[in-house]
Amino acid sequence: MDDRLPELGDLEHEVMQLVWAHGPVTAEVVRERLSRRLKESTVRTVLRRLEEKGYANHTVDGRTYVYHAAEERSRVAAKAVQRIVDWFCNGSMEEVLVGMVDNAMLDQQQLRTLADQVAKAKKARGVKKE
Amino acid sequence: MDDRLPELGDLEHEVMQLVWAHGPVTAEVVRERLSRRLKESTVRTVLRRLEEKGYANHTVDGRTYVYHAAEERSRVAAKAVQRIVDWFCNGSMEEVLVGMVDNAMLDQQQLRTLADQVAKAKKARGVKKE
DNA sequence: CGTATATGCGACGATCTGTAGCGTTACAAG
DNA sequence: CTTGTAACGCTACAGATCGTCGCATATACG
Repeated sequence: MDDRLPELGDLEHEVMQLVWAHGPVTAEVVRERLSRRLKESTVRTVLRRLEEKGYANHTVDGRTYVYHAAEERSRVAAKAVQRIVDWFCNGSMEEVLVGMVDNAMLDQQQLRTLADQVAKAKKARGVKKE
Repeated sequence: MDDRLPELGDLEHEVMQLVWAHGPVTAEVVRERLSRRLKESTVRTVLRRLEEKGYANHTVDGRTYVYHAAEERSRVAAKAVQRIVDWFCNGSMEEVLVGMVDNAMLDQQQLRTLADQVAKAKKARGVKKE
């Protein structure tokens, strides 16, 4: 439950965004949607590495590989944030949030609103889970 | 005001932690406090790179370089988090926080408490700043 | 069974990082 | 002024990543 996902390069990141955005996808689909025009083999290599790194899974449909995100985007982001917090602030999420407010990335009003939304979201999903 | 700080390697990170923890420091001091026993030149190289990357500054005292953190730890952490949020969730801090709650890294109670502490912290420092 | 197509594997160059040797410079003592 | 020494920066080098492919291979399908 504590698997540290390796970091992603720019291209890897762009590909993952596509996987998250457009449900399960094939290498071909990813290739078409990419900003840069790359060779098929390049896209497949990236997809494979993404799978090795634990960001994606694949199922086989006929002779075609269909890639799925292994974890929700928000979950991955949360883990990344957790990592930052541990690394820099010894796990003190508070210190980080203070830094954000300090940096004008966030204000208390916003924070409070977030707390409410989160509470609501949790309740909404708490029904069918846990 | 929007300078993206490059990422840090493990050693670089450990050194920065020392710089943040023990005020301005010299290469020698850093060397002594490091977990691993490294050569002076190694430490100096790391310090120099840290400066190139914008994490530290140095002043000269006699013939000795004294390194200072260029930015507060919490500020750097905040920027790192911001980066994550932009990268993965298109800037939606909310989505990330939801992910954290989902991942049991944080609960609404904690979030609310944080909002209060942050508000208090801001007020406290708002007096002498801005 | 042969052709087309989707895959994996191996590779190459560029960059980043950890780690250090070495030449250089400035200052104090002889 | 010459020289030993401390503190520096520069250059290097090996290992790990990442972006990018070319190419050998496997496998439906006609």
